[in-house]
Amino acid sequence: MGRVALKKNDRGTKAKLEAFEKLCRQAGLKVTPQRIAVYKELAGSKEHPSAEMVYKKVRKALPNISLDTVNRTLLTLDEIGAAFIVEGSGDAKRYDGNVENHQHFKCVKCKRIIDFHYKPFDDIKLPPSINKKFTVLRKTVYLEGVCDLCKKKVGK
Amino acid sequence: MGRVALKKNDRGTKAKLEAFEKLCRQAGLKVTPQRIAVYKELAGSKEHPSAEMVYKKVRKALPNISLDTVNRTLLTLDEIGAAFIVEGSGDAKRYDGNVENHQHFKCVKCKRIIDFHYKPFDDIKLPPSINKKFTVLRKTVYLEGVCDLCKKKVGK
DNA sequence: TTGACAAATAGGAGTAACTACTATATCGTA
DNA sequence: TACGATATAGTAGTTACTCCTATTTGTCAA
Repeated sequence: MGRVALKKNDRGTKAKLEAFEKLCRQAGLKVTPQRIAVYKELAGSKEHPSAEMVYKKVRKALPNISLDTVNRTLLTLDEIGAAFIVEGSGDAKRYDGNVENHQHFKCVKCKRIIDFHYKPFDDIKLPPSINKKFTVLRKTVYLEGVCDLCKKKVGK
Repeated sequence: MGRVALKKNDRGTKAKLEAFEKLCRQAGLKVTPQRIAVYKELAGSKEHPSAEMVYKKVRKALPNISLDTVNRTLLTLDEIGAAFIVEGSGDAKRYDGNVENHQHFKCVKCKRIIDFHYKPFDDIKLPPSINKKFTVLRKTVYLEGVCDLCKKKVGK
């Protein structure tokens, strides 16, 4: 009985961590304790934390980690696909004076927001469970990517 | 020939401004030159400007206007429905360690982001014109509203 | 195993985008 | 037209990064 059985979650976490290390090596990134700690915290959270929130938690394991490292690491995770930034979050508030039905495409390079209108998106139906639990004020199809102007720039 | 015909745009703008003034009065808000200038700038723009961008433009008409007034006014426009804040924009970056297909609901009160998953949203089809012009990296159905916990708080 | 070196980190300074505060000014009405 | 609540300008404070530099540390190759 010297062996302690792993809980289901621990096994899941262990597999995730191994996959993450592999992902880092494939991307040519060093596997540092800071990266592992940040990834572990984020992968084990359901809270869609901000960098500050991750920082606070990770400091329990690595008291000397800097906020800058947490920020950089989170951006790296987004780049290699180990996590991602929640759509739309992270920039200055942007205002729209057009109150008619339309949708937005946001360029991740130049931050331009471009309107488009596709009728089928005007009245998408939500599952009843959502309307039951929450008061939905807005529902929209939101796109992110690279706009025509930025595509040209990269081409040069 | 003493009368100068209004251009189509001018007439549209005039009607919009009148509707805006009415909206302000209905909401019990004073009609100030600052409010009109900010609204006019935003309603005539296709650029989804930030507060800073609106500030720069409005200063041409009202050189003494403060950035704080522009910020407050834009929030007021959002509240009375004369404009709105582009979905998701304006808060700290939020990270998500769950890379599987899912959608987000964001509470406008507590800023909590809640996952939900509705299969029909996983693979929505875009109009070809969008894919032709832009490189779409992400497409998602995004909801905003009041969450179950905040609804309870208001009820008290 | 051990250097060597590019990559990564800690800590701090700098910046952008608000947000709060207070004295003054102004809109709407009585 | 005078009053009072509302709104504004200007400034200080806060939050959330982002940049910089000296130091440290994974990784690879001998």
